[in-house]
Amino acid sequence: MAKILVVDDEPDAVELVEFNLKNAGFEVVTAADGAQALKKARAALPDLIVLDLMLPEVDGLEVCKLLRRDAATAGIPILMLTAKAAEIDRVLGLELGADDYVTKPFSPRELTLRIKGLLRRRQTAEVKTERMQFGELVIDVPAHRATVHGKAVELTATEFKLLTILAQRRGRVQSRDQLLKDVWEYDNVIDTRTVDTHMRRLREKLGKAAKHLDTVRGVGYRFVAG
Amino acid sequence: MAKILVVDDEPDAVELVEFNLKNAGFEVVTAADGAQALKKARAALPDLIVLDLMLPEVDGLEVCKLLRRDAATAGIPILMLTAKAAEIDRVLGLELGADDYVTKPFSPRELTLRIKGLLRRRQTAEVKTERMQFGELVIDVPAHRATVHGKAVELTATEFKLLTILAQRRGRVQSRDQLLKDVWEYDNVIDTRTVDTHMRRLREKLGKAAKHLDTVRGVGYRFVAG
DNA sequence: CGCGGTCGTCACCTGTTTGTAACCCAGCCG
DNA sequence: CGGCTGGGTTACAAACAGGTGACGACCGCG
Repeated sequence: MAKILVVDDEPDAVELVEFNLKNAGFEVVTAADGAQALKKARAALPDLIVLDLMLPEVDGLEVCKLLRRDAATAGIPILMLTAKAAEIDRVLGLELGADDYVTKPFSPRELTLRIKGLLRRRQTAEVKTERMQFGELVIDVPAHRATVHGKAVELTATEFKLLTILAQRRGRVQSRDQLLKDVWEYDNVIDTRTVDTHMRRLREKLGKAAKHLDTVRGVGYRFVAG
Repeated sequence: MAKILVVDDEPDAVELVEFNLKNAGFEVVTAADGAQALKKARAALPDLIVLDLMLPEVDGLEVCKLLRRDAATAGIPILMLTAKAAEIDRVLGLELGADDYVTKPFSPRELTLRIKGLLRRRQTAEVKTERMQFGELVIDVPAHRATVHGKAVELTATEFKLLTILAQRRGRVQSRDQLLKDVWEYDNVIDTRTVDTHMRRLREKLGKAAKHLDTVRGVGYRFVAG
């Protein structure tokens, strides 16, 4: 199930949200201030972040901006919590890259629904693609074939799976652990350079199209569409 | 190109969808309410219907049901538009026969992708499979006969079935498990080299025409038309 | 019962794939 | 500037997957 980072400075609020989300089957990570939020977001790479607008020291808007600026977290959807009903804050939040917002006080049910909606939007957007095209690079999943400029690229089964998963989650960084879990179906992983080696082989075979494969230092890899 | 019927009571929404679909190369017919939708669906026999869930008088679900009941329109794929994410469950749960859904607000790109996906699925599903020709190779299913350059190739029942299924799903890789299920009608399979052996025999008998049979290492086999 | 044909399974072999280790370089820190 | 961390690069042995040849079981038939 999805992992969600909840950021709020009031312990009561955190507890309420956490309780409800866990009840709804989500895995929950929490943070009490901006600095912690950034750190945990980077470390845990959650599927979604619930972010209170009013935070001590670094406020929610700032956190939002920073999350968006960091390559590792730029793609994670953010749901803003705000106590003020003022339109301005909402607009600002959305402009800064928040994907949705809920005003306090909120019903737990509504929050859960919003979160599910955000996750579903993302999921259906990524999973339903059988054939993906990014400029010169085409990935045809059912045919199990990748082409660059119309010319077939001979990929091994593992390379193809790695490329497909990265492309399906384009824009979001995938940690090595995540990739080992999803591509290799390893459960408990220690440390390995396996992913790196395969990325290299993939890049080699893709040639110029390897520009879609970004390394995010200290975190993992990311597929960029542009 | 495909003809699409767009049903929505809001002129703005219709216009937006119409514009984008025409841009994508589709022919577009529109209807503003349920009664009109039924009439136009019967008259124009579109390849796909985009149907808003919220319609005045007869609502989308009702239209959906009626379209399914009428033999003339029963087979047309329907893509539901819904404003509320919460209603998705209702649409799918009631099994009214909608084939896919998109929640408002949607990105035009997403809608177009979904439509293309539905049309492709349908197309591959209803490919005429009675007689197939790929260059020198002809597969005549009712006659249970395959010829290369007009000369009959003596295939056994299993070989013929294997060839037919691969050819019907040309372009898509079929795993060994899949083939065992569909050709051999095995339910639970452990490990077997049966498929490999039969592929070998098939290739032997087909001679030069065996070039259509691709091995995808680590995955399965694929029939290529070209 | 013997025969020819079909079919599933094995064992063997070969080229490919893959995980890992070792080494090296680049960016980041003080 | 110099050490350190993390990833790129190279190399290699082991594992693997699929092609191939062979064999025995089975079945229908004369």
